[in-house]
Amino acid sequence: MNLTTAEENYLKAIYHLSDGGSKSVSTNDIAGEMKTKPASVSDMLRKLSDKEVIEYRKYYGVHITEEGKKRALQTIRKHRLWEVFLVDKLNFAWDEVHEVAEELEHIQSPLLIQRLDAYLNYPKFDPHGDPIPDEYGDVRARPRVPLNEMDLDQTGQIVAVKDSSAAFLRYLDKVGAYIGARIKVLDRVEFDGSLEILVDNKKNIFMSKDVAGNILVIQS
Amino acid sequence: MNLTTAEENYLKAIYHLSDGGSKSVSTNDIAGEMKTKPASVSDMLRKLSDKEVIEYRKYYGVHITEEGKKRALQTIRKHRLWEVFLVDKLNFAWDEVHEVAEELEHIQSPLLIQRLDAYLNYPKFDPHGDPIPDEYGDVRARPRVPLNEMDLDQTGQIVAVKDSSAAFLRYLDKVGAYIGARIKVLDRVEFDGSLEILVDNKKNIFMSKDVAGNILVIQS
DNA sequence: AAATTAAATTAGATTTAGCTAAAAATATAT
DNA sequence: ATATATTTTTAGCTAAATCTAATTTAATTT
Repeated sequence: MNLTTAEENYLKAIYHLSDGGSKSVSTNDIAGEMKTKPASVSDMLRKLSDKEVIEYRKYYGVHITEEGKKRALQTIRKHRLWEVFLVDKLNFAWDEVHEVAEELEHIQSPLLIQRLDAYLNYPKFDPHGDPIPDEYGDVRARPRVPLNEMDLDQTGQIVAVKDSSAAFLRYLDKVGAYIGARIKVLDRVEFDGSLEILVDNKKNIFMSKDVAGNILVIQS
Repeated sequence: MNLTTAEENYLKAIYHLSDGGSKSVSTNDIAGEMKTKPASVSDMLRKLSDKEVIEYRKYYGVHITEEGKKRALQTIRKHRLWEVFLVDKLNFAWDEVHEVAEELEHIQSPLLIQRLDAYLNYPKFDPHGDPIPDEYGDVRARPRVPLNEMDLDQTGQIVAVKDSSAAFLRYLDKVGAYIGARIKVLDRVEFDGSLEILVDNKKNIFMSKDVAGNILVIQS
């Protein structure tokens, strides 16, 4: 059974909102994510349910099925491979690629994706640091390293913190080192191990080795 | 005014059927080309006429407007650039690319096409030897050279013959050197200037310098 | 437990792109 | 010039994907 472009987009949204299929997702949340109205979502859920990519109990939200997960991961794979292409080959900035990849991901040609993958040298992560599922939908989660263990000039993305006390989070927020921020290690002071970090390609911040040790990063 | 994917495809068909806008085109011919029914074509012609990309007098066929020509050429440009990408970068065979390019040509991103063009080194012809219009829709027709003037290992496509006598055409037909055939110069005998030619990547043929001089080729 | 609020669904329209069948206009042939 | 054939258009229907407005179901509050 084939999915239309709209169905593919809904399925991807459901996959993301459900954290890869673990949670159940509400109609309203999907409407928010898809920038559409709940009424439209209800219609679409019936269709997706007919095609057996979700399990749908009216008024009780949806669960993605194994088949649905596989389909969603294929779409995500295509999206992320195209993002790598746009950044690595066509010199797009990493924050310019999403919209175009959103269109490219719906091109139907398994051969194209296979060849593109090879051409890009089988990348495992997209320009945002998100993992690229393989042909079979397997995803290898990227190892997380404490920020203070990164090499000089290494780039990465903040994905989590070890110490989640309010004080620490408040500090991070203040300096702009939010979860999801793109960072680069600009300098390391040998004396105390403190770091100079570039955040989102625009803001330089300094932090102690201690602080950096509590920030988890995926490298890219 | 933006065109939908379907409208873009109809406009391209009209452009081709009208020989680049010089002839008027009938509803039936469009239906044939688009593999759809004349009734559907009538509907679409009304839409294209509303958007002022064609001039439409009921029962008397259509003419493409200047604006329509520009739009069609942009779509053709995108199609052919993607074909070059697929062949040059992803190692598709030149006869495998059409369907995929048919989808890729509808991706909406001027920046993407600009970057792709640069990445491919501003190609002037697609893998079938057809010219790629520039950003402004200008097309430079490819120069035709007699086959005997081609260099060793050069590839190209047969586009015309100088001598169109029945005997000559019968000979060409017999050896498989039809108009449109892809050829490659494999060897040249210094003694008499005769050539060994690979046709459509599968058949080796030999021909005298005289014969080759009567075959016009575009190089690729 | 009843009333209120929030969330989700249904009913009924709209738009796009297709279809079939019938009607109308144009072209051709006797 | 009338009849026939061909081409084209219109009318009316379907399916996908949206919308608004109304209704129904579930959750929350008092």
